[in-house]
Amino acid sequence: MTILTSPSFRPLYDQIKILLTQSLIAGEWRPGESIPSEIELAQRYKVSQGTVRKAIDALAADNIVVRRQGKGTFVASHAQERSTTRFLRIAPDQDTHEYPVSELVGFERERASGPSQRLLDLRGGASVYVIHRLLKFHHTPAVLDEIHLPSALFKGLDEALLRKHKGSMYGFLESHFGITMIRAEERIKAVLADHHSAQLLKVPEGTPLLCVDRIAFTYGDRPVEWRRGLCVTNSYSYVNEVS
Amino acid sequence: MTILTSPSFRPLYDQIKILLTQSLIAGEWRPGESIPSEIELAQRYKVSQGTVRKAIDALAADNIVVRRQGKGTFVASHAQERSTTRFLRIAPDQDTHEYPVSELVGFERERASGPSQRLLDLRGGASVYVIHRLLKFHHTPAVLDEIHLPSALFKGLDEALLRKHKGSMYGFLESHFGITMIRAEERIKAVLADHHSAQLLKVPEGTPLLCVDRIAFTYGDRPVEWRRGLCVTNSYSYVNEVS
DNA sequence: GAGTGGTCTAGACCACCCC
DNA sequence: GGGTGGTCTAGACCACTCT
Repeated sequence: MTILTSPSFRPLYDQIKILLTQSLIAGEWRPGESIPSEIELAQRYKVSQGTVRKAIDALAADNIVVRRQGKGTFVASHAQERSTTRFLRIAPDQDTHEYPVSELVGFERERASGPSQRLLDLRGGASVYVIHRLLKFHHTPAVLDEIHLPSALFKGLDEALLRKHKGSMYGFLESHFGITMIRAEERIKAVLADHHSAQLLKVPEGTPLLCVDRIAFTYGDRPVEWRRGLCVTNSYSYVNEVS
Repeated sequence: MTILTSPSFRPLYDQIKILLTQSLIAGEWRPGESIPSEIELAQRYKVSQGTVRKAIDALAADNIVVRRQGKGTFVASHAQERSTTRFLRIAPDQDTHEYPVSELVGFERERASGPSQRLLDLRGGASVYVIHRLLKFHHTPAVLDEIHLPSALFKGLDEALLRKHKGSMYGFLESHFGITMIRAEERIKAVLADHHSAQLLKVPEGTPLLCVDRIAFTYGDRPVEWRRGLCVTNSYSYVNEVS
């Protein structure tokens, strides 16, 4: 393995990070499985262990991979990961060690409209699945979700399958369709509850709600989900750390 | 420098990170200044350059310090840092390369009330300065801020001083009072504009607004500011990246 | 004990900045 | 040319996990 020379210098560990990412995209190692040891990878790519280490460190910083001392390095998984809360930034104000439970309230297949077509990078005429979902903390509605998924990527998704599944949506999408969410971009606005959402969320019409728009990405920064969540915030908040 | 032995093992680079942080708290190097080179620090602490490097990497990841190849490592500063936007997550929906401008609309000194006392970790009877401020993009109001600062830490702060200053609040606090904000925790809710805020933000009463509560921390995770911002979100959004 | 990731070292060399 | 951070290497040893 030789290093590119300047201009446009690219460090070795960065090139190896890219190679590892390509292997992940190709499905060489599935979520939850371990990747080869640092020593093996060093031999494979003909670099030192330290260089492989730095590449893996970068993947671990991106939450694409998880290191466990004494055991190995594992492909991050939504399935076994107990952290259902990894992408969920809504939390109860009083910490009631309560797990959120979600309930299916609607499922359709439709042609991608303006925003979903644009945000999911779809060509005209493409179809998307739309999932409507109610998230509850301790039987109290908190978030009304509208989840848009390109049907080309999630072939065979249907209502029965969704109802059967317990646990997090991303865990479900990962295990059934082999698509893992890596990161997401969110834009938040304040809106008023309309008649329909007020009824489902069990709040008066006109209640102020958070409107959280999310685009979620897989390996290689491919957008694969667009989601809009309406959140009641009398006893929940969107929490964030900024630095 | 010897390493602690297990149990409760603490790596050398971590201990050095703590020592460096203590020097920052003590003011050995001020914001904007460079810290000693890696080689110098390695000699001072009697460790290898690689170990110092790892400690500095950790500080850089926390945005406490900024590395500049060929020049040195510098204490992060709000003053010269052009990124006024580092802690501001509100952005216009259409990218109008427009810089936000803030306008002072009120200044008082009062006894710390329930939330400010609790959130700022103050003892009963402590006093706080309260700054009311209007943030505008292109002359249009976007955010109404209410900033609470413990007066013990910001002695001599007054209205004239505030009016005189141009630029970011944190830059001002850093240069005048030697207090640098490192990170912040935010909790966001949706609320309705009351009469007073509606007037200042030039929106109808009852308009849905984001209510962003922020606690900001200096070195050593000391809370030193509590802020509540009310944000109009018809053409702005709170943007966030989650992973 | 064997295998994994984690720490620490010492040294060579490269890219970048400024004089 | 000299100083700074950045990359890469090779090797020793430590902490953790499983068998």
